[in-house]
Amino acid sequence: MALANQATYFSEKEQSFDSIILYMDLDAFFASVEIRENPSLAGKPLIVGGNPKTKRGVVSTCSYEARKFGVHSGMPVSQAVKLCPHLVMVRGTYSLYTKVSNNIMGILKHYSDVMKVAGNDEAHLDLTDVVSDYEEARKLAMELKDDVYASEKLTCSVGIAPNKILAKIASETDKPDGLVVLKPLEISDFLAPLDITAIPGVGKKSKEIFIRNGVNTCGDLAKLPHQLVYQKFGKYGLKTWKLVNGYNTEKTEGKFVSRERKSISEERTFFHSYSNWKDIWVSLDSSIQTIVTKAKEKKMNFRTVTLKIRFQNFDTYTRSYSLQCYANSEKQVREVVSILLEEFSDKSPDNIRLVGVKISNMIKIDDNQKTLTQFFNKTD
DNA sequence: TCTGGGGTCCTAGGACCC
DNA sequence: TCTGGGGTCCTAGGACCC
Repeated sequence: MALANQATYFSEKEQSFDSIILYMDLDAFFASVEIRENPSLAGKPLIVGGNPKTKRGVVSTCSYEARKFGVHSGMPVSQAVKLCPHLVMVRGTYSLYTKVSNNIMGILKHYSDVMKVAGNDEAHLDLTDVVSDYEEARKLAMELKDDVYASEKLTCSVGIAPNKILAKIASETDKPDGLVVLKPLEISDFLAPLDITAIPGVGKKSKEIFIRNGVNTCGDLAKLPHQLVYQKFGKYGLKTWKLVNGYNTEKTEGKFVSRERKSISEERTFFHSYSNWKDIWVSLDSSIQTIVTKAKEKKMNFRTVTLKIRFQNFDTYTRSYSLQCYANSEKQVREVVSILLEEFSDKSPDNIRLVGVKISNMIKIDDNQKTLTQFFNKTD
């Protein structure tokens, strides 16, 4: 199909933008809370996460001063220390972060009933029914930022755009303490100069593939014919292509749909070698108990059990098994894990670095179903 | 550089069915 | 003797996000 036809290739609906979405992201959240609690940390390169004594683990969050040295979240602590020798490390006060996050989300709720919290430092608000235009949205965002700061002495970055993904991208372009408004007609021009990794979902691997094909910026991708994009980069590539060309790639359902949880898991890395399978099982049993308890709390049953095992050389395996009927007991999980673990029984337990268990293929037990189960149990 | 933990989504191959 | 095609489910691995 010729380039000229591309505009008509996708449905009208896909091109239409009829929402105003605000995205808020707390700046370097964990690190900022630590600095607030201990002002002597201000201005220093700070990381939260990892073990300060052993220098093991990874960076959870880092201050902007640390980012100047190339430190970023997910980076091994040992590497961060090499990049920035005078780095200050704190382990993190997670209960405090949760409390602060809850307070802030409570504030945000006043700005729109339609809200979606994504993690403890970010949220989307649907302002479509709250404001009449983007200028009004900007004013509201300024109030919101002031409110957050007045209440918690923390800054945030805000993006306003016609959908969630664009609002997020917009907010990322002005950090910290930024506010960016992106209107529908400005989208392609706004995205064009941005690095392709500005698109959420384009990470290290995808970037390599894009670069190999001459795509460095969003604008480079936008210029390619869409058939070529699909051929080279697949389904997700095409979706990204639509995004950078100003199409609305999000379903306009009006409200944010909250999705059911798909899986519950727990995994543990051993920071010292275990010498026998019994100790491995202590860890597995504890994980099984945790995840089954969570499933029960959420009133969900599950069919698939997955064992994850990682060796010292970082070779990682997953083995899963789907039960014929939905299950909900620790005993059932333990039996499956036991069978799945047999495959590794010839390995030395010293060599195991991590074990984990996941339950998935989940279903909500509604009240109706529950009474049915009770009925059958009684007649048994 | 020596790599945490909890998630989601995608891909690809194989089994099985009609 | 050389073997369709579509659909669905299961499993393993991997990219990515916060």
